[in-house]
Amino acid sequence: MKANVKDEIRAAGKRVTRTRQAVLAVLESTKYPLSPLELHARLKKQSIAIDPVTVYRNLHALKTIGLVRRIKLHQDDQFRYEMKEGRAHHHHIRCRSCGKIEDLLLCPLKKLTSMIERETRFLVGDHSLEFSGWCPECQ
Amino acid sequence: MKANVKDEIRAAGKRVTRTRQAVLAVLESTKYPLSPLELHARLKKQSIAIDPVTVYRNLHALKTIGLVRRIKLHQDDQFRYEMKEGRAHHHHIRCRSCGKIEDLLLCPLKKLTSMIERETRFLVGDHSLEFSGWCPECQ
DNA sequence: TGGTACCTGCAACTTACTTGCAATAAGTGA
DNA sequence: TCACTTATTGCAAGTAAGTTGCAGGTACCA
Repeated sequence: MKANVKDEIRAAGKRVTRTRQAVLAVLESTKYPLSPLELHARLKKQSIAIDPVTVYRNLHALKTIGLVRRIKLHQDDQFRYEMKEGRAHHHHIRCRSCGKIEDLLLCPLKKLTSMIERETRFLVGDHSLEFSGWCPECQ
Repeated sequence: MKANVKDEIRAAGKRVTRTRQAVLAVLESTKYPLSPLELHARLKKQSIAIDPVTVYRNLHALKTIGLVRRIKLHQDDQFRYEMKEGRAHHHHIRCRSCGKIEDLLLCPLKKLTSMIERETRFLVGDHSLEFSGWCPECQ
């Protein structure tokens, strides 16, 4: 884990505990967003015994600090978390068959915001965009 | 309720019950997607006593028939249902403050599918797009 | 108008997540 | 390095949304 991550945690008045580091290590080594329970399962597989509740609480804390991002995918009944650091605004595509999730690097929507604000008179804060389909293995 | 809706229900081997008609009536009179419990609350307000479980089961049945569409909005922890009939492919915008949901009539994404299929080698089946922000009243 | 099979309501269950509380341990200050 | 404050942890219990089992009720076709 990078030193500046530890500093960010401490700067937020939080502590760099062993369990917190384990949670972060899993997130850092995973390229797609994990649900709290998936993350817990990975820790278990590595024989790291952490209570699921602690995983929930750590993800919440890391989100509050701003180190991780919480997302909810379409037709998915759980929240997912991914590292925020170094990752620009992006979207996801999910396989309907095996559940595999990949990042999409494009975002065609930035210029759309003003059009939508005109149409709806809402003030647009954010958007979520997600594709689903079948990954190469499941086709 | 339109006659062809009743026919569609019967054609699917389902029955046109009083509770099912009440559920459909609420959906037909609402311009934005309702969660099962919101729908149940509306029935209650009209002094129509239907068990929440029955609302869930009816929405499920109507979705199976293809009369309603089930969606899950970003950062929303419940499913929502809307009438499918006569409604083209569309997206939503939701107010972060009061929860108000409106339809968006545009969809800029159709031409994007082939680009994404090239990028990811997924076969794209569908997409979900949603904006959030603040509605005119909450700004 | 009767019988089949769908539908309903109640209770209990599941899943994802949250909260309360006592015990533990990280980090500061001496 | 040690003590002390307080964030953090694990366990148990609680919530909220949604599902399932089952006995009794009812739509609807013959």
